[in-house]
Amino acid sequence: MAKPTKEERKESIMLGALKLFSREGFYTTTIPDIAKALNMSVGNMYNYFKSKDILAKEIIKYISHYLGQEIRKINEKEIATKEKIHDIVTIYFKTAQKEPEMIEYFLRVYLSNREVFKDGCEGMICVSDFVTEIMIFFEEGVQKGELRDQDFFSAFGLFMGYLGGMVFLHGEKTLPESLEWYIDDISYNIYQALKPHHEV
Amino acid sequence: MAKPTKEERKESIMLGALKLFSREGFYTTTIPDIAKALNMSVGNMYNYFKSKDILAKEIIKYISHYLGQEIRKINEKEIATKEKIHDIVTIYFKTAQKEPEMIEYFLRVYLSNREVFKDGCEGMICVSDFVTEIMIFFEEGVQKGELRDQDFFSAFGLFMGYLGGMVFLHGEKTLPESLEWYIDDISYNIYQALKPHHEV
Amino acid sequence: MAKPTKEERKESIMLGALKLFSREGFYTTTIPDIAKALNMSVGNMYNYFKSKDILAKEIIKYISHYLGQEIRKINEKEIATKEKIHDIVTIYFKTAQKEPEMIEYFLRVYLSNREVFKDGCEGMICVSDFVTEIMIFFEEGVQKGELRDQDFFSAFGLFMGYLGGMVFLHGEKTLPESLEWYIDDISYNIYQALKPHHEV
Amino acid sequence: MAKPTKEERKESIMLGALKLFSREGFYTTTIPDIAKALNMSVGNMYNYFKSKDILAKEIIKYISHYLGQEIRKINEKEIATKEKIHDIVTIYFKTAQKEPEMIEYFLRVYLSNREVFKDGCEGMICVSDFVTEIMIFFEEGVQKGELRDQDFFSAFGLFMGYLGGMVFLHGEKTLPESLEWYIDDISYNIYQALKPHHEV
DNA sequence: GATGAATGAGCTTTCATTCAT
DNA sequence: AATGAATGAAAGCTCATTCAT
Repeated sequence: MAKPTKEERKESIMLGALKLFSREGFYTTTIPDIAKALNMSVGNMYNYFKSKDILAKEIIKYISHYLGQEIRKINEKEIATKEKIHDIVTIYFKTAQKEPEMIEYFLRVYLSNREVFKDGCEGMICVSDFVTEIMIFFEEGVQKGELRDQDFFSAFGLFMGYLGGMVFLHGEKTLPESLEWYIDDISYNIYQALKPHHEV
Repeated sequence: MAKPTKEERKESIMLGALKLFSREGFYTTTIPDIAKALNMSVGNMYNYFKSKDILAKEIIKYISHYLGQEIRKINEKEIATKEKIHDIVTIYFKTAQKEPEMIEYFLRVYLSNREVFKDGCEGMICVSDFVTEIMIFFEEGVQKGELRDQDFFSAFGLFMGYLGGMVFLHGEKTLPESLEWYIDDISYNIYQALKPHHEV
Repeated sequence: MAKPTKEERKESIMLGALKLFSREGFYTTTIPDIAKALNMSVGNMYNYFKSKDILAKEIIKYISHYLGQEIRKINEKEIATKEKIHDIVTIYFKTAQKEPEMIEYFLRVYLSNREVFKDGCEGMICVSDFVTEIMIFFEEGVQKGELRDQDFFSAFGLFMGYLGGMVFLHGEKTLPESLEWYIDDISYNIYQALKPHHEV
Repeated sequence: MAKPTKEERKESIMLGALKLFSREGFYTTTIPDIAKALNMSVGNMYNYFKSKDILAKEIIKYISHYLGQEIRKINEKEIATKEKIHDIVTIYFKTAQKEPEMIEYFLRVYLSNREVFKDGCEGMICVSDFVTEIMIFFEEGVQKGELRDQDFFSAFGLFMGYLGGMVFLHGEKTLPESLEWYIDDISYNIYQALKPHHEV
């Protein structure tokens, strides 16, 4: 087993911290907790990330990059926008079902603890990889005449708010069914809301 | 100036704490912070709320009650469901614009700090006043044939996720326009997603 | 029902506080606890006792007076010293069994919280009523030739330490039998230790 | 100067805390007090003992172990039971005279603050090392025919109550003489109380 | 005498971060 | 790189006591 590089070590720390932050919350997860979960010493953690806040910011960038890649794969497919919506909902829910940490981190850590991400993640720079792909999806859909040409944020808020809301309800164990059960309904609703006028 | 009753004092504490919790976050707001904002001593705070957690739970119930009443007023109006959607979006965004604390608290404190609300807010009991009115809105819309008869959570997630998402973006100062600017677009999108098949 | 005099009110406060102090400990019993148990307000308590410490000192004097009277009754009886020992053990254990508060207070509050009784109870002034009667018991026993003439404290420590130790064990629920079950054994042991040489 | 092991550091904390608890009482001794006496930070204390209560419990076990060892040495001697009584009284009083903290802790902290030791010291498990040796002393004395065969607690209460009572009086500065001055008297009294019938 | 809201010092405990080894 | 003991500021909370009514 080769000795891991510094970059690989950083990634494994991020994944361990991601799990804890998303499950237990940012403030209720301590650095010793993370160190213990990774079988390493507290002091050594600081050789990789200079502070708890910096660790949190690196994690959201990591997630944004990961999810952005997933969306890009869909964007690059030669399928109708309606299908792409279905694919995006599917990938989002499948991720939330199998590895809920990423989506939960996005919702419960990144979106909810402004004070932590204020410095260094101004605007959307820490999630730009992800947002950019969503923008591309919209623009291409409009260009192809398969989506109504509307304000970006009105559409973005619908898409992301809706999916985020469902994952929240799932996390609260409020939903009677699995997330996957809702994929068709929700894809339909989103398409109805975004499609051009007079289309069925 | 008449001496306030104990109940009035509790309410003013909740409003002061609500402001701080929503702006600064639950964990970054301290009891001394709240006490100072209210010009009262730390000890006296505890004569009204036995713990920080209990205070947080009372606040979400208070908000749920307040917003529930607003929705009920709309539910009781003799107007088309399409108009009701517009009214609900309007009241939600106007509230978020004028008194952003309530909505922000809902999103950033209540939804994001599970561990705080776990005991005492099981299921949705702390927000039942609000959720109940939303349920009534859907049921009546379906009954009148003005909404598609679909899974409650698929519809609820759309409505609340969407509105929440927009307020988030607004809070992040990401939106280029005021919240009110989006009311028509968003109401339209929601109605498109929820209306019966073949309707325009 | 006649309005109680100030002195009667003080006594009832002392009895209520005695119960709580002996059961819960001096530091773990709060003034609000006592007030609530007596159905009176915190502020009013301070009209009767100027501080928690003063209340504690008044209580030990009260107990000492009460127990002293019980011993005096025995001292005044026309019976052999051996019988008196039996009577004292009996009254002590019966009191501890029926109203354990007094003895427990003596052991767990008075004897164990020096810092509280330091000022105002120097030497044995707060328990002099009780100690005096025990001294009389010894002196008369020696005078009648029914007890060995030995150092007062050697005898006093035996008597009080022994009885106190048994009540401690009883309070810990360590004793397999009721306190009364031990009366004969213990009276015998004490008499053996204190009786003149060569006596059987 | 070699760096102390973690175990040695724990012991030195226990000894420092023992001194303060026994002199000032459990509730009137604060963690900052202990830390200051040991020249260490408050936070670091908690690296060794997770709470004040746990520290208190470890101390009583430590004392029980120490005193148990002293009694065992006497139990193992080839001398008459009467001599053993004298030795036990001697070791107890010498300990109380030279290092009064241990005995005082036993009496004033352990025995008097039930609520602290309730969880984790049920029955006599935190003092079993000591009590066990006392039991052995009695049993062997009876077996050799040098002690009356009586109820264990009647004998135990005499021994421990008597010695404890004397140390109490000593701690109160009530005794006119040093503890050692009383050794012979008290050993004699105890032997008289425990010896077989008809023996002189 | 009676009330209980108000005070504020002080308690136990936590935890991000540092640093000697 | 790695360790984990050490730091100390700051948190939540308690409670004896006061005082306006």
